[in-house]
Amino acid sequence: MVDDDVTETRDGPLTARDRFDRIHADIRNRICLLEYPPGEKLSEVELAEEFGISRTPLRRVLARLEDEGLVTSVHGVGTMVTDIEMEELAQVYRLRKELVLLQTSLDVAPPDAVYLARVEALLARAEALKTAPSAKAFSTLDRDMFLTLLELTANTPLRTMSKRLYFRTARIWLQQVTASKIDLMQEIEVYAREVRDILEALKLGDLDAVGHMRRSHISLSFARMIK
Amino acid sequence: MVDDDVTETRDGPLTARDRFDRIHADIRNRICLLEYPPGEKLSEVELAEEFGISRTPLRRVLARLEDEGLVTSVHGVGTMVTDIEMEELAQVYRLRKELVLLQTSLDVAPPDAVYLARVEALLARAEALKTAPSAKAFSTLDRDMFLTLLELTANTPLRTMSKRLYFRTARIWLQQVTASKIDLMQEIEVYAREVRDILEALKLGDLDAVGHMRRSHISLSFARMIK
DNA sequence: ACGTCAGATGATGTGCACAACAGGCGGGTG
DNA sequence: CACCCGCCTGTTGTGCACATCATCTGACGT
Repeated sequence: MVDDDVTETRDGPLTARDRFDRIHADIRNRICLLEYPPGEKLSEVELAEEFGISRTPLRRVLARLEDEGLVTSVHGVGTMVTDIEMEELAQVYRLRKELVLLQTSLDVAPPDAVYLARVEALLARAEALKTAPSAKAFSTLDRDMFLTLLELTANTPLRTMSKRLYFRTARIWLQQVTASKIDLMQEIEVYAREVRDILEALKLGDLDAVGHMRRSHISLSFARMIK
Repeated sequence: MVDDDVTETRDGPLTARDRFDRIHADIRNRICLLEYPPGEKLSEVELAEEFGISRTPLRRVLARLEDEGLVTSVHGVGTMVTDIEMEELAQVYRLRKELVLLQTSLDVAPPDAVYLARVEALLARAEALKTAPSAKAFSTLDRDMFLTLLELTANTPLRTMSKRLYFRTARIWLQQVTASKIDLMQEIEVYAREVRDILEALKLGDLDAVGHMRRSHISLSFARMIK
């Protein structure tokens, strides 16, 4: 599991910002893993009780999720998990196709042995999925893979924006799988092959190849999804 | 003046979201125009009084500004306008250089006569600056030019991210000018020439040329800034 | 039977008082 | 004189009560 952008447990007591980031990532993961499917109504009081805080700080989390396009709040109605229009989904994918090239060409930090070992571990998880297929485990793996590859660039703004775009549409693929519109086993096969190819290119230091492989994978993945 | 992302005055009464966007854009402009220079302490109570609201909704605005990297809030200390590290500034510019190419190649909407007339008006403002140089007016013109050219792409996520990046660093250039590290007249001359070239390319329908001209302008502008 | 409207209900948005925290000031002490 | 500790002040963070809004319900009138 990749630590994401949540600050790890530090020595001192948890500050307000730590709680905020933790709860934000938590709810975001629930949305991306479809525990809160599109249209689900999120109750501020219930979530506040669950996290042991008041509505005030929780509303700040929901406000950020709204900025990120994951929920929408309507006065007097409620806070609902957003659905994604077909056109916007296509726009996000077209943009992500371009950004992955930048992730391996802009301010790149060459991978070291430790990094390669981490990617090998991810490959092992991909291989393991073949014998024990699980849509959620696949989704989690894809997220970790994405965050790991994002470390290749040292460009902070590029990292931030790529993350936002990724989490904006990550749940759609999972939704299509659960609706049986995508063959899970086939996707896992393709994915494992892609991870293997990426690892190979990383070992050779050919980051440009990594970018173009990811680009084509995103393109094909999108094509299979809307099929 | 370009309307920006603030919803215009609609028929009904102002909703909460309208107030929020209005105040957000207002404070953001003050920061970008250096009315609140880096390091300035923003008082929540004072701002709340000025806008005639309570601290609660104002804090939501400040939270968003903090997400966008324009301010930082520290518990018990205050909310200060951020300064920009040299390294981060360079990262933003490197990324923006790539994004401007996408703005004229991804989901582009060909400009019509009305659009061309608006760019002509912008060119007129640039020419007018030659006889009445003003750093703030120049800064405002650059913002309007940026937002106008951003309309060339219909890709909403690309628009959103480009905006965030632009407003993240827009004040730095103005800061360098007021510190007399940049020659204002020379910048205005260069800028007017660039707008003229862009307008020419737009009339010819050569959007690719527009992108590359903007890219080189950003590159040169950054080089002059850090000189 | 059907349309209408007042009231109930539950949600988000707002205002306000207090808690938590950091920094500055000043007196006490070795 | 230097250092330390406690108080004071100003700021952000939190909890809570209320305002505002949209939706549903059901009684009423036609």
